[in-house]
Amino acid sequence: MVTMRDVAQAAGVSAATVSRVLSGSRRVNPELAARVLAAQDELGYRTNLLASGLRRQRTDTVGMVVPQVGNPYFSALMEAVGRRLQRVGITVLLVDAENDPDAEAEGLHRLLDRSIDGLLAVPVDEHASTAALTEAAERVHLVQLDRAAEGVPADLVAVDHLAGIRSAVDHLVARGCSDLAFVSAEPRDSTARERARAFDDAMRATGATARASAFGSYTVEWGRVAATRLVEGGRLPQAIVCGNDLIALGVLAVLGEAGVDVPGEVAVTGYDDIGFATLTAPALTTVRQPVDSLAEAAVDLLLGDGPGEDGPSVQRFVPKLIVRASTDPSAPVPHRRRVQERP
Amino acid sequence: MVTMRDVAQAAGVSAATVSRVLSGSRRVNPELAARVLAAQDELGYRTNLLASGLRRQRTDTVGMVVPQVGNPYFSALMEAVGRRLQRVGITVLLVDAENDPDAEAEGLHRLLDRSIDGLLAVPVDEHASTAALTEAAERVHLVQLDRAAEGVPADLVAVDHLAGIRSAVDHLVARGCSDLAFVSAEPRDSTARERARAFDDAMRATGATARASAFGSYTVEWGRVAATRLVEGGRLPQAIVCGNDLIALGVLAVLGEAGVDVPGEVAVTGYDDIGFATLTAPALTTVRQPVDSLAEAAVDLLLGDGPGEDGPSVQRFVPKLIVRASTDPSAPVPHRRRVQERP
DNA sequence: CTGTTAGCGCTTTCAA
DNA sequence: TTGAAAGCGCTAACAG
Repeated sequence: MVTMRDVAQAAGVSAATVSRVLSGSRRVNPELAARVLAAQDELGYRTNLLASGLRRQRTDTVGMVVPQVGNPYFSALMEAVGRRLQRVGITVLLVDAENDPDAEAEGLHRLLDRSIDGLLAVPVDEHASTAALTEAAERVHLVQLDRAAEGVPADLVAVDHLAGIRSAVDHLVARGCSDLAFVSAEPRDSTARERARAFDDAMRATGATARASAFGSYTVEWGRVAATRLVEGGRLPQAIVCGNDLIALGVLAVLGEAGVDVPGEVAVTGYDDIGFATLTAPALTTVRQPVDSLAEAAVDLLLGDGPGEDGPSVQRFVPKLIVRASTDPSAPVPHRRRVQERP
Repeated sequence: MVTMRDVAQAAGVSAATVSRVLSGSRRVNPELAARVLAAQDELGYRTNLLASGLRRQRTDTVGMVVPQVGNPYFSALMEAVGRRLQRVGITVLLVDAENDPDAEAEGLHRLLDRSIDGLLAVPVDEHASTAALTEAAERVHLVQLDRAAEGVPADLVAVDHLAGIRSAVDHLVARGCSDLAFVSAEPRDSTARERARAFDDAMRATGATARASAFGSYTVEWGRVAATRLVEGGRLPQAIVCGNDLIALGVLAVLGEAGVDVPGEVAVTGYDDIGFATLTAPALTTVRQPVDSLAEAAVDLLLGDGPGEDGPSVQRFVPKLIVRASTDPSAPVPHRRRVQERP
């Protein structure tokens, strides 16, 4: 391994000078600097970030924990966050919680033990994630993203799901649907709880009738199961409001296989607007989450000073309903040559 | 920050003893050990992995670089690798190359500078990735996964695309298709090149006729564009062989919008078998890549000794054709309650 | 079995 | 402006 001392020796200067040249922390005689850079190039020297981090007590590294890497919504979030942080020279250490609070807790420890400068977390569970995140918040600047865990003293950047679900329901009601079913994930995380609550509120506000809500997980498979039950149950609702797009994809697949006309017999809405939402037949009407805005706000908070005297802040972004054919036969067909949208 | 010395002091022992107890590296008087553990618990001490890594010259951390986090095939690979490494107590640092060799090179440096113990790479470009990966191979144990870059002295774990494409073509020909079109990515990475080559070979071997192959990128959007051209070109081929599933999804969407009957008028095959392949209408016939086997083999190599005297090894897995409705109207409809397959 | 000591590679005082 | 020296927190070698 080539060390800074090697470079110093080759350049005929002290290690301190090499450090100064490479970090730009102080003015150095241009001639010496040139020798240092030449020596570095010659030897192929690279700074050892372990040693540098240990000494500086900063690593220019932040951690990010997401519930599931394979969920396209989270990968979009990861991409958006990664791009933003790369720009300011910060590396992201990614941890997949595998939808399991224990794996999440272990992942958090792995990150913290590596002396990260900050942490972005999308908590798996509103309650089960609290302990590990609270501990994390004590050790490092933490920002919660997309979801919150109960009682964690950290800023939150999230989406206004009340508005999101409401926009979907309003749209459906305006199109004449009055008999709705809600299919979503068990309200173990804050988004699932808020969306469920929002659906109930919207029912009351619009006077529409709701079937008993069906709660499972944010997966295609659950969408399939729930839709199968509805199909086999006989009388279909006029619309199925899904808690996320994966569920909606499963629902659409089953309805398609069963020969149910969408949106003629049943309208379907999703939530997230993942890339695949334009690919179903019919294309999926969905609530688009502002991934870039979320990532930007979260990163800004993370690079900022942290919660002030008046406690953690909460930032909510209002999502936008994207109307497609699954609720509206007259919705524009995705233009064939248009670049695929990726919110 | 609470350090090992604090724990030592609280337990009335030396730092060395604390280190021994926590790492289990040597026998320690049980009574002292108990005091150490109590003190650790009391103070909430956690080992500083920066310091530990610096001293031990090992970090129990490996890096992984993938072309694009958002591509479901790669996220499946990431998940499989992550699960395997977690089991042996190794943390994965993930870097997204954003399909850009420059970003990839920078990401590689970020990883190497963090003293990773090993590196798993899926090279973005067969040639443009060579320099950075060769340099990486000199600094750390490198294993190439899924794709190879030309001339990099590192083991490779990949898929036998000759067999994969051949199985798709044979299936189509057996079903009576003799006029085929190949739609894939520009052969800038090894998989794209090998699949293109395999398609040509298969044409010769089976005597089927091929349209001029259309090369773009491994994206839904390129699938849309290419399919639009075919549709507008007039006489459609009897089958479209796609270089990956994303392309196939785009192709299916356009054919669907154009009212073309699949597989009646045109059969379509994909490659990868991502989760969404079961969700299209019709469901997609595709070549399933053995993600778990790839991950297992790559991790085993990474944890092993590296290339021996006789140069880098190459391990090829034979993928399996999964026949669904996009090539065969009599193919079994995905069972409604079956757990979603994720290769 | 335990403690003392040295040093991983770097940055940052402090003196010159 | 530059260099010498100390030390970030940990572990391995060496004594005892």
